[in-house]
Amino acid sequence: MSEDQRLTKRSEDFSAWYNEVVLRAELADYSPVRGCMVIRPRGYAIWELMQRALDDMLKATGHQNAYFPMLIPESFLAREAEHVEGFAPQTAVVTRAGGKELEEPLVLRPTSETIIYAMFAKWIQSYRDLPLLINQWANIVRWEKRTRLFLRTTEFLWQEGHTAHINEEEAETEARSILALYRRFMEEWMAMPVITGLKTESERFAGALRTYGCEALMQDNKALQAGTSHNLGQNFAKAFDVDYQTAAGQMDYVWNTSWGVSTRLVGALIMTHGDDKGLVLPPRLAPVQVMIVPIWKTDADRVAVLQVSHRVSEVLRESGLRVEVDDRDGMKPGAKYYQWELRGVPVRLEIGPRDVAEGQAILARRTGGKVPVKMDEISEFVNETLEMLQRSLLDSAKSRQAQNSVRDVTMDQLVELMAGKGGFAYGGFCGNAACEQRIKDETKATIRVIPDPDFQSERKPRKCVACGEAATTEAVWAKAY
RNA sequence: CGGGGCGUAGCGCAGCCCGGUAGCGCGCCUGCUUCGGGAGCAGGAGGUCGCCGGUUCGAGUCCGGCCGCCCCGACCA
Repeated sequence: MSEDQRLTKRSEDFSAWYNEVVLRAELADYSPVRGCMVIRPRGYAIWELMQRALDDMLKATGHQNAYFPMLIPESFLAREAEHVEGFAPQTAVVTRAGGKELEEPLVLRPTSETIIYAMFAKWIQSYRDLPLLINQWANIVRWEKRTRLFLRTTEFLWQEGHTAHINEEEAETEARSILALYRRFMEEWMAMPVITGLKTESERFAGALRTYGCEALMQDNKALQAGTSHNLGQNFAKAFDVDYQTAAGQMDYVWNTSWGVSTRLVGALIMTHGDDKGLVLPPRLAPVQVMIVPIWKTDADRVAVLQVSHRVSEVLRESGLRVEVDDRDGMKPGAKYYQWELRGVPVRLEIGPRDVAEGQAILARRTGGKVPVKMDEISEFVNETLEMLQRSLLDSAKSRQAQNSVRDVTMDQLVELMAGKGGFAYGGFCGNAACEQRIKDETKATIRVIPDPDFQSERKPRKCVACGEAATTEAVWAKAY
């Protein structure tokens, strides 16, 4: 019976494990429409916590929220040549509405650059209107061929920031500082280390001058692009006539950036911290941080234990924590333990008659270990434990990433690595697209980023992994989601 | 879009080869006993066997077609 209830082990079949965690922890479910997903309350609560944290960070850096419509005239996409080429195959188009054919088809936004810059063109007249820093929380539709819960679905939720600046330097600073902001969010909130850097030409966003990315290494040693930030240059400004009068009285086009993270981050969280018992949530993003499980035999025990449990819950809530009491009848404590472990709750407090008598509770950490805690120290102790868990999740994810990163690889090593265990492979790159393609063909690995200084190897690789000519830069390869 | 797998109760599956009253485990409902790591007993509810057609006295089972989902590859946040 308990055999049935066990998850597939990560080592047996990582994909099966991932799907089981998502479904059984009730984060999401499949929808009647192929490729779409329903985000269930337990999953949506995680996204809401992510949203709140990111929204605060973006507002603190001067960005304002707005909302632009989901339906975009098809002709808008076409105005920026590279952009339309990149997105046309993925768009869903409304051709019929109100009982008749539309004069112009409407695209369900695959991203909002076109509609937003069309509006920017109306709103920006003078250099005094710049910079314009806009963010929106929205849904997006991209007709993906192969979908996976949270990681790639036909419709998903995200935030997309769109900014307009007076010159290239300002736009570049914006794109880079958002990348840094994402990194900070991923490390401090998700406890997920990433490497940041520049995307190569082949992975650049359609219509951008430069694309930057945050890449995280999942437990199956595949990389997941967790966030992107683009310096769009003046491409969209020119396509949509976003011009303004400079201080000197000349007309000039603005410089734009756009950047986003999506509900994919929920998938990243699962694949970064989850274990064979299920979901493991970092405390700062756990919808329930502490689950109190009362234990009783007799009715008298039951009354006393529940009373203490609710009082502890109140005390912890007053200290700012998200706490619940699992007072369900007819389910044994052990069964509750397994269930909340599957659902990723960081800390569990077990309170039984013996604990009530001794003025204590048993604290169980999701990552392992039980310890008795005196009632009069419980608030402080639980808070400290949660902070410790948050730190230790980041630490162990960091060391896993470090252990699965190889520096200064040769072509042979790269081939062997990607055929075997995978991971991040750092090596020299000549900058030639042909070399990038050849490596992709031979290893199925792609360049995830040209790493930022924080992530570069101490000894710079001298030669290109593929051709052996002088390297112009270091690159990080991995098989990617 | 190619390769593989699977569609039978909410979930996981058996039954199909060899046609003859649709089953098992978990879950669910009721009651009693339980409760410190996935409870026990008793009773009960729940199915157009993915869809359409064919063969047959009779199809979950045989034949033909279609659809859907999952996994692996080519394309992507």
